[in-house]
Amino acid sequence: METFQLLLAKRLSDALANAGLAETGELTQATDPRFGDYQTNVALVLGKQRGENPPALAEKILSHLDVDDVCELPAVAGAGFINFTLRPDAIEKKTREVLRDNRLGVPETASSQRIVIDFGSPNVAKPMHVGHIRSTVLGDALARIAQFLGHEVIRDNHIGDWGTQFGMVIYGWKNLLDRQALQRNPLAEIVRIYKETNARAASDPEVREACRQELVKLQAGDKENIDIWNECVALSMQDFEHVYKLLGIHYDLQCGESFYHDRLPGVVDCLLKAGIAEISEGAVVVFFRDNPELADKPLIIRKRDGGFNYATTDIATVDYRVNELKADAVWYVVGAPQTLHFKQIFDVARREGYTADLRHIIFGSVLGEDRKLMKTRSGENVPLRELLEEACKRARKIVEEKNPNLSEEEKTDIAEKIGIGAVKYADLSQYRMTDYIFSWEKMLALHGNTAPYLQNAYVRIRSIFRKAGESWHRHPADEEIGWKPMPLCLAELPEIDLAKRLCQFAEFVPHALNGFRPNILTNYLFELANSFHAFYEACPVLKSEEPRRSSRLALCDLTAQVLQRGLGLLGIKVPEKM
RNA sequence: GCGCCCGUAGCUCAGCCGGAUAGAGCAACGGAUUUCUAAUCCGUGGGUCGGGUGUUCGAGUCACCCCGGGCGCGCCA
Repeated sequence: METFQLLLAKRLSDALANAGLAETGELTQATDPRFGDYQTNVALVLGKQRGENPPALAEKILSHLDVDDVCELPAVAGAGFINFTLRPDAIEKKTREVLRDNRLGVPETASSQRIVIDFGSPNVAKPMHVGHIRSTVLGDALARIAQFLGHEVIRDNHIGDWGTQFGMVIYGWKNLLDRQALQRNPLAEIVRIYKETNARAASDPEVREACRQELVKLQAGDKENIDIWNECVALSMQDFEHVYKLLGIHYDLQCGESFYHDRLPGVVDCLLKAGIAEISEGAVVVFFRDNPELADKPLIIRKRDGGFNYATTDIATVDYRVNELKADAVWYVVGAPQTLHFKQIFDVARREGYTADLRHIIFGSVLGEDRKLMKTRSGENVPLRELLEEACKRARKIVEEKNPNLSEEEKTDIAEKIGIGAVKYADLSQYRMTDYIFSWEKMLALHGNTAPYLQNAYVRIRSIFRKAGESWHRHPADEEIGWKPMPLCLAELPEIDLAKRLCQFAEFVPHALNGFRPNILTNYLFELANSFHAFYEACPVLKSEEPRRSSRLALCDLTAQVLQRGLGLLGIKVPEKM
C-alpha cells in the first residue's frame, strides 16, 4: 500500500519530468495545518538552481501536476511552496484500505537486512540498575520496529561476564561469603563481598595481589574458580531474567564476554599479522595515524602483562557477528560515554575489510530530579527491579482510586501494564541523545504525552465495543468469513482529522527507524490520541444514526488497532480497562 | 590540552535532509459533565531558540568563535 506522501511524491516527480525540470527538493508533511497536509519546496530549490522566480516555477509545475483524485486544487503560497490538501473522499478511501490491511498500511522494506542489535548488556555480579534501562528499552523498541518493517533481527545480550572484577568476587567468595545470606538474597550477598573486597584491596596490597592471582587462576581454567564463576553467572542471570520478564523482553542470543574469551589471542595475532596492530611499550596497540580524529588516541588490545581488555573482546565480537552470524548491520545501543571506543572499534573493523553497517546508537544518561546521575539516597545505583516494582505499585494505587470495582487480578494486570508502560514510554518519548530526568509524577500523569494517556484512549474505545456488544467484533480473519468493512462516511472535521492521522501511521514507522528515534513514533501516537479524544468528545458513536454509527465504529476500531500496534512496537502493552 | 554531547516558555521537552508567523505537556488562569471511562475536552496568557559573526531567497537547524553544563581521551569495562 502506498502512503499519501509517496503517492504525491510520485505525481510530483512525473510533473517535473513533463515540465522538463530536474527532480529535486522534497515533499513532506505540512509544517502547519494552515498549509494543508503536504508541502513541497521544489520550486524554491529549482528557482535557486536556475536563477528563476520560484512562484512562477511553482505555477509551471502545477500546470503539469495531476493530483485531482487525492487533493483539492494545490496552491502556491509563501515564497514558492506548493501546498496540498487531501480530499475527504481520498482520505475515506485510504482509510478503508488501511482498515482492511493487517499491517495497517505499513509497507515492508524493499531491502531487508540481517541486523544484530546489541542492547542491555548488564554486568554479572551486580544487579541491573537504572543505568541499564535506556539501552534495554530503546534496543528492544528498535528491534521490534525493525522486525515489523521486515528486517531479520538478532537480539544479542552482550553480558559483562568476564571482567577483572571477578578476581575480587572470587577472593570475596572464598574469604567473606555468608552462605545463609547468599540463599536469602544471592545478588545482594555477591555485591556485599565484592564491595568489601574492593575496600580491603584499596588499602591492602596483599589483598590486591591475591585478587589478581584469583583472576589469573580463573583465566587459566582453574576448576574451583570456574565453578564459583559459573555460580555467580547463574545467580545473576536469575535476577536479569526476572527483570526481563517484567519488561517483556527476550533475547535471541546471550553471547557475553566470556563467549569470546578463547578467540582473543587469535584476534590479536591476526591484527598483528595484518599490520593493523603493532607492539608499543610492551603492549599490543592499534594506531589510527590516517584518521585525524583518532590520531592521538591509540587502542590497546593486549596489555603489557599479556591480558586482554574489552577492546579485544569487542573486536572479536565484530568478527563473530559479521563472519558467523552473517550480519549486514550491527547496532550497538550503548551510552554516549563510549563514543570514542566505538569509533576505534569500527575503524579497526574497516581496516579488517568489513563492510557491514556498524552503528553506535548513542543515548544520554538517566538523571535524578537533582539533575545528577540517578542514585538512591545513600548514593547507590537504583536497582532496576525495585524501580519497576515501584512503578507497578504506584500505578496500582491510581487504578484503585479511579476504578475500585475491578477484581484483584484485573488490578494487578492493569497496574503492571500501566506501570511498566509508563517507565518505557517516558524514556522512549524523549529524543534519545538528551539526558533524561526521571520523574514518577511525570511518567504516570494521565494528561500529556504519557503512556497512561495513550492507554486511556485505547481503553475508551474498548469500552465502546463492550457496550456495542458482539454485533461489532473484528478479528483479523473476519474478512475470510465474509466480514465486510462498513463504508466510511466522514463528514465532521474531527472524523476527517482522525482518519487522516490513521492513514499516516505508515509514514511515521519507517521514519522512526531511520533516525533510530522511537520518539518520532511516540509523538505520532500522542497526536493520534489527541485526535481521537477530540473526535470522542465531538462525535457520539453508539448513539448516532446509521450509517454514521458503523462508520464511527470503524474509525474507533482502527484507532484501537493503531494504538495497540504502535505501542506494541515500543514494547508497551494496552489494558482493556483501567 | 584534544575531542564528543547538550543549552528552545517558570518547569520537562518536541522541532526530520535548512523552509512559511518556533510547537506540546506540566504549572497558572477561564470554561465544558443528566452523554460511549472527566483517567477527558475547549480556550487564554507566557519566547533575545545561551551570546556573537558568517553562509543564502530563507538559520532553532549549517560553519567559525565565545560563554555555561555534562562526558571521554595508553594498559578498568
